[in-house]
Formats: sequence, structure tokens, C-alpha cells
Amino acid sequence: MFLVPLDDDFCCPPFLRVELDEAEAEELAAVMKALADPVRLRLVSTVANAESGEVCACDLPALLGRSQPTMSHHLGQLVQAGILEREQRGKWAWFRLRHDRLARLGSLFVAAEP
Amino acid sequence: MFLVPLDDDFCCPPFLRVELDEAEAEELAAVMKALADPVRLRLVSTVANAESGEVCACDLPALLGRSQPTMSHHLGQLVQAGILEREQRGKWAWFRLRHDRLARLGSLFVAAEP
DNA sequence: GAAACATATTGACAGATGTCGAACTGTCTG
DNA sequence: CAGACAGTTCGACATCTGTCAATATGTTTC
Repeated sequence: MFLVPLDDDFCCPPFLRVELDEAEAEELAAVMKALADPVRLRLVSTVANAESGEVCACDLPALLGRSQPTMSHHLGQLVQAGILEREQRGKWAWFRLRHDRLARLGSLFVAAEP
Repeated sequence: MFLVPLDDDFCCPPFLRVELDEAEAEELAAVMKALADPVRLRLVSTVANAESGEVCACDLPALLGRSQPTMSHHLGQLVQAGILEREQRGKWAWFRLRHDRLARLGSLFVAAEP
């Protein structure tokens, strides 16, 4: 299956124009689930809006008001879901968006024009 | 929200180019949560692909292989999240997508220029 | 190597979630 | 009104989830 941006000349398509079978629904739900949490959404939003396009894990507990293990847990979820990628640089762990994966997901939410 | 065939010539769409505060994240997470379930995704996909744009609840248990109370539960979630709307017609309940809400959801995910 | 720091893993726990059968409510049709 | 049918609500249960303190692992610096 996959979720991809629309053609430019594509107007007013209905929502989710594909019949999902059980396996596809399961797969898509897993990604959505990873995003269906306020802390993780803010995490993604933080990374997406970072100047450099990446964020150091070290800043996150203070920024989002959760303990360090909790942040680590959420980061792990996002990496596993393919939403973030992780790079170790010295002592620090840096996180970036996986635009390739998000492009598909983002296209899920493209609004129908009237 | 669209699911379309793969297309090669796209690059790096923006994603969640908005800094979410705690309340916004909570609100968005609630909607995502409603979509983050395989049965509910298939439900939405079924409604979206219906000829008439709507689906009778009576068909859903057989179609998706869950008990009738379970379907009712999921439909309730989607209605409460503002993803579906419900109309009672005689004995039957019919469900439609709420394109207005879905469009708004889309605007958060795919926003500005790179 | 030891000490210090960044992050991950573990263990525990309260709360949420998906599921179904049973019972209830509402709507038609004789 | 009574019976049949469509859906919701309730109760119960197993499972999953977010959270944190404690501990472990890994990296750098002295």
C-alpha cells in the first residue's frame, strides 16, 4: 500500500480512497498509534520546527516536562514506528524526522478542497 | 485524507510545522487516537469508499468481523472524535465522513513551504 | 582506570482500551 | 398493543500504555 502526495491536478478526492484490508489497517494503525499521544506529538512538532532539523535528547525532559526515562520511552516508540531516526554523536543522541515515511502519512491528512 | 498510488517525483513535504502547546497536542492526540485502531481505520475507509458516501451500521459487523456491540463502540468513538457523523433513518443508523473536520486535521500536518 | 555524564532498560503500578454476552431502548409493522 | 428488529449501554475481563524511581549501559574526560 502506500501513502503518497497527491498529483497537482487532483481535486476534491474523498477521504482514504482505498479499501484497507486487515493487514494494511493494522500497519497503518501502528503508525497512527505512535502519533496518538500528546507528548509524542509535541516531540515530533519540536523536531519538525528545530532550526537544524534535529533535536538533542538531552533537552527534551526539561522542554516537555517528563522524566528522562519517559522521554526515552516515547523516543523509542517514534523511532520504532519509523517517524524519527536516531543518531548517536558522542554522549548525545540526536533525532530527526524521517521525511520519507512522513510524506506518506502526511498525505493521509491532505484536506479535500471544496 | 487520501491514500493514493505511489508517485516518484515528490520531495520532503513539511510535517507538523507548528509548535504544539500542551492543550493543542492533547486535542490533536484525541483525534489521532480515534484513528489509531485497525477496526476504526477500516470503518473510515469503508465509509469513504461507499458509493453514496454513507454506510448503514447494519452491514458493519458482518463486513469487519466484529460483534455488533463492538462495532457500536467504535462508531461511537469516531463520532465523538468528530470523524463521522451519524443519522438515524427509521430503524437504521447511517454514517458519513465529516469532511470539514478532516480538512482541519490535514492543515496541521501538511502546512507551509519548505 | 575512575569519575561523570547521557541515555536505555527494568520493575511496578494506575488507568485506559478492545472485546463480547446480556440486558436495555427505541423504531417499525402487523 | 405485541412482536420483531436495530442499536446502545452495562458488566466483566484481559491486555496495553504512560509514568517514574532505580538500575544498567555506554561515552567522554581526567
